[in-house]
Amino acid sequence: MTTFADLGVDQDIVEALSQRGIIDAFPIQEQTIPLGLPGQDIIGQAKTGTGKTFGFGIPVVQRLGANPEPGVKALIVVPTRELAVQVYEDMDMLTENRATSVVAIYGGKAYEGQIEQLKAGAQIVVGTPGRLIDLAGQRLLDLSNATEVVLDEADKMLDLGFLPDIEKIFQKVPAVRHTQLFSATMPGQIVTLARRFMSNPIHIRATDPDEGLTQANIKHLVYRAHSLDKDEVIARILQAEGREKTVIFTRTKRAAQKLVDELQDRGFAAVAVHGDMSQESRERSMAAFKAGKKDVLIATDVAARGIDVDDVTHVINHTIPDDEKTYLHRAGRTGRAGRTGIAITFVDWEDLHKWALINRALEFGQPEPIETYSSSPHLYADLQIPEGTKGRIATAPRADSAPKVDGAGGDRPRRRRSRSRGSASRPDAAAGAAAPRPAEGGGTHDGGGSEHRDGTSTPRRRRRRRGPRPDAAA
DNA sequence: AAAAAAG
Repeated sequence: MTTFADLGVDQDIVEALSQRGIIDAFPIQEQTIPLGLPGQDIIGQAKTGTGKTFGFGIPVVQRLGANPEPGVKALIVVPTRELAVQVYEDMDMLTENRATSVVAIYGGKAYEGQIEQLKAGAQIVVGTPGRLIDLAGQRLLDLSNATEVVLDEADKMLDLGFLPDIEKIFQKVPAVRHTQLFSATMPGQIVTLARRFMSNPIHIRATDPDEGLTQANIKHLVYRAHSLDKDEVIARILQAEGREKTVIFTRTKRAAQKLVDELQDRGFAAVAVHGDMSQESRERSMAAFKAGKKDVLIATDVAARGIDVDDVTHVINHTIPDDEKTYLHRAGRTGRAGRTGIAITFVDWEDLHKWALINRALEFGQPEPIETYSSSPHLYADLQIPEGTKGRIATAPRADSAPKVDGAGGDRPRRRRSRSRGSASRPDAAAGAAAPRPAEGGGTHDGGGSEHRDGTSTPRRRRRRRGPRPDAAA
């Protein structure tokens, strides 16, 4: 096991990390840090939740020196505001024992604080394209000395929607610079395009080529949603034992809002994040979810990438994502840092072709792992039992550590104060739903242990969880 | 087509 100290990381950074129990480097970090430190341009690719942020962040901090002059020397560009906040926090942590300061520059927020921090001499900027260009245009942000440049979620940043902004930004930074691009997904044509902004980049893939594209510790379940009351089924899944936090993705902002209202009415501690909300509300939702004050987050694809929340045990695709990349990123909100997780996808009738495409791209194996459900509540209750393979399980080809969520139960009432908003609210609906409880549970949390050699997952075989948290860097 | 990203 390689430690950060072994990789040549400065002592003060090692201390900031170790204070949080972070000692050993993940594979992507092990591979990119020794290259990034001397200034090698890198395209870094590693699966979701395997530590890419430190992979580029540590070299950025260290290369600025322990006592950098005031003024922007490093720029990290990300696709969403929430990710800007998160990466800002990571960078802030890495620099806590040195004079370097970090600022987050993104929209939906007052200019003043951001401008102040820039004027105070912040050296590292983490931001989203719009506000960065805005401030740069006003000469309030000087990028002419930003010799460290990172595109996080790089394939997204180089995608059509963002590319013009990214080109503008690259025009503002020095031609001679250190450039790092990171993402879990890096289509070949994006890699080709990326080379335009880099010099002799090395493409690092911290992935075993025949390991499959999906994370081995995420289990994938797919259900045909045709004639299914999705809200009802989701409500039941949310009562599964062993569930900690859940992220539910919808295709549209409106659908997200509708679902969060519905789930709140049913008594769940749910919050939403989508682009129709004020930035303040978005951040409030994220903070409550991260802190565990709320355990259900309903989101559009704004939260599909990068967002790192501990203890997300379930991801639910209320509507199927558009493509396999989005599928991978959404599912990757669970199963982070070696933990296990479950990704459940509902496929609407009109989206069957999308599923077929995703299924093929991700090499899930079973061609059409979809089964129709009747409206029997009992079947709904079984839905969250992975080993039941009720709805066929699509597993990555070599995924041999099929995780399981324990407990089949569907009857655990929410112990939430149901805030009756509006007289029509049904505060007890969740508890009332009390599905017949198919089996014992015995669930503690933290999906750990019990590896499971497979392809289809054995029905039967109810195991209790326990066992050590899978070694993070495994 | 939707979502994101400036206001």
